[in-house]
Amino acid sequence: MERYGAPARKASAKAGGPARDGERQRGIDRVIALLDALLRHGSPARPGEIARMLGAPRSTVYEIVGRLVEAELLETVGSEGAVYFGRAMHLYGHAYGRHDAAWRRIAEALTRLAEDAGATAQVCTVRGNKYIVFDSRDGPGPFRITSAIGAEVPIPWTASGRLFVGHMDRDAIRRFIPPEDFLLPDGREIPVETFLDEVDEARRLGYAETRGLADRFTHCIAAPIPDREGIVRTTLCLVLSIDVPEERRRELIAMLRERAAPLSAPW
Amino acid sequence: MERYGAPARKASAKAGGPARDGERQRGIDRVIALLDALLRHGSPARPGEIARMLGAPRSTVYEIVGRLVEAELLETVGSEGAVYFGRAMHLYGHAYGRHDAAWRRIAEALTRLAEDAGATAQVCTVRGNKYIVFDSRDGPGPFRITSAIGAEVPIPWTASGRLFVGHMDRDAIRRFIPPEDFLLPDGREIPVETFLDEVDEARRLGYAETRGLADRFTHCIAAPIPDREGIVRTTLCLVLSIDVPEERRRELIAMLRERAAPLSAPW
DNA sequence: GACATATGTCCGAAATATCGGACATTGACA
DNA sequence: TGTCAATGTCCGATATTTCGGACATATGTC
Repeated sequence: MERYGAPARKASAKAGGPARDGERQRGIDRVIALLDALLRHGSPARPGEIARMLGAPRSTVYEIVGRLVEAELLETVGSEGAVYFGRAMHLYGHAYGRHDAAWRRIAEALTRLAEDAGATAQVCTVRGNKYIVFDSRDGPGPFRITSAIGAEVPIPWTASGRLFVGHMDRDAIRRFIPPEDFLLPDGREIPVETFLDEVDEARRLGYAETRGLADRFTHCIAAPIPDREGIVRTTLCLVLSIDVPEERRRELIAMLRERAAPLSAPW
Repeated sequence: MERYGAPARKASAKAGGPARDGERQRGIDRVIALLDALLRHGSPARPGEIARMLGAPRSTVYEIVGRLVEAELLETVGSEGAVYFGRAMHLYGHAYGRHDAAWRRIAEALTRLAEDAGATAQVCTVRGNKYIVFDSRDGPGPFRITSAIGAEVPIPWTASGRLFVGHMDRDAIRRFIPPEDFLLPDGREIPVETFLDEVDEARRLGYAETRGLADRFTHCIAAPIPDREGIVRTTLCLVLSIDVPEERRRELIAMLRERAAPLSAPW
């Protein structure tokens, strides 16, 4: 039995795709796109700016923003008319956290992992064709490597990314990841074939590692949390300083895999 | 200059009021009402149930729910078609937490307060004419008095409630709080005049206290965090076991007021 | 001072989303 | 087995909402 009628809107086939402009769009879709754009933007924006981001008419954006502010899904920030997420989002976010059973188990494991490993631990996930940090617990010590929760990062820049595409064949992966995402922030380029080999290796080993990739000072390790169908959409990660000795790293990899394994069990 | 055109929708004058049914409503308004209803409900609900809660046509609700699930603002829970808040809400909630400067200071103070007081500390706020816990840090020890974040509670049941209405005169308060809210969960009734006197006292003292009110075993103390206009919409609270000795309570009241005071400073 | 580029507001027209109602299923209960 | 109340889906009509464009102001640059 198929669930719900969401009648396959013509705009963007996959979630997150930019709305085609020039066409009249429904209010709900505008709201969804607006929230998404604000998250990508990562900081408050004014209605005019939002309109540009969405490719939407300003008049419409003003109308919708006003309504969302009234409902506290957004709130105005500063005196310049900029808006960002509002109080209601805090409550809805908490409600999600309390009731998603799978997520609750993962969140608990995350806290324990950060403590026991003495390092920053993160839960990562895919959104569209990008990687995002879904939640994070800072480790102790001076290495406070905090990537912003929700910020999108190209898949090839990350250890988790090597796990996310493990269920696709090489061609599918090539089609899935935009070519520009193989360009690292410092200008280096990851050869696509190298990346594909690393994906294979990660699948074989059951975990992934990257050294000094997205930035030069971190060593990341990631373990998969496959869903019911065996597809990896979520990972548990540790962000280590690059000078953590080999032996300690091996211990941590073992710990990470141990903690990740039971999280995928029944559901 | 007035901000934004939100043209004073005829439906509910104040936030949270139940939408008048029988009239065609805009999708955005349905979404807002739906999220609000889900939060009140406090657990997953099926589309039919939601339609009943909203007084909305089932066909509309199915359509909207489908779209929201697709956007991950909602997610299906279990195999019966029930839905609740989804992953995106977690991200939006986090984004709110990072960027609302006032809230960030309060959240930090909250964490420290819970640690230093060795008790459950909460930030409370008003939503419509009800009290809600906005965030909470559990104290150590066995007394894990966790009221659900976001759940609405009648104002007279709470210490914070006595601060929230401090800016209104007695008549306004009588009009603001629905009569049934003076009935406690165990059947006792708070005389309205008694409550009004306690509001006066709380305003005079600069804090509020309740003993064994909403439940028989807790002593709550609340300190105001007034906004720019001096209106108290937010409070910092401690939830104590009712047998905490008098002297310790006085210390904690002093601590609570000390921590709350600087949070209202500039904005 | 003139120019370019913002913001916030308002309006009428036209495309369309919401709605009511109908349908086939399913499950509970007696 | 028959009754009753659900669920999930589909459809056409019409009351609405989105949209484009225009306006008055504000800000910054040359």
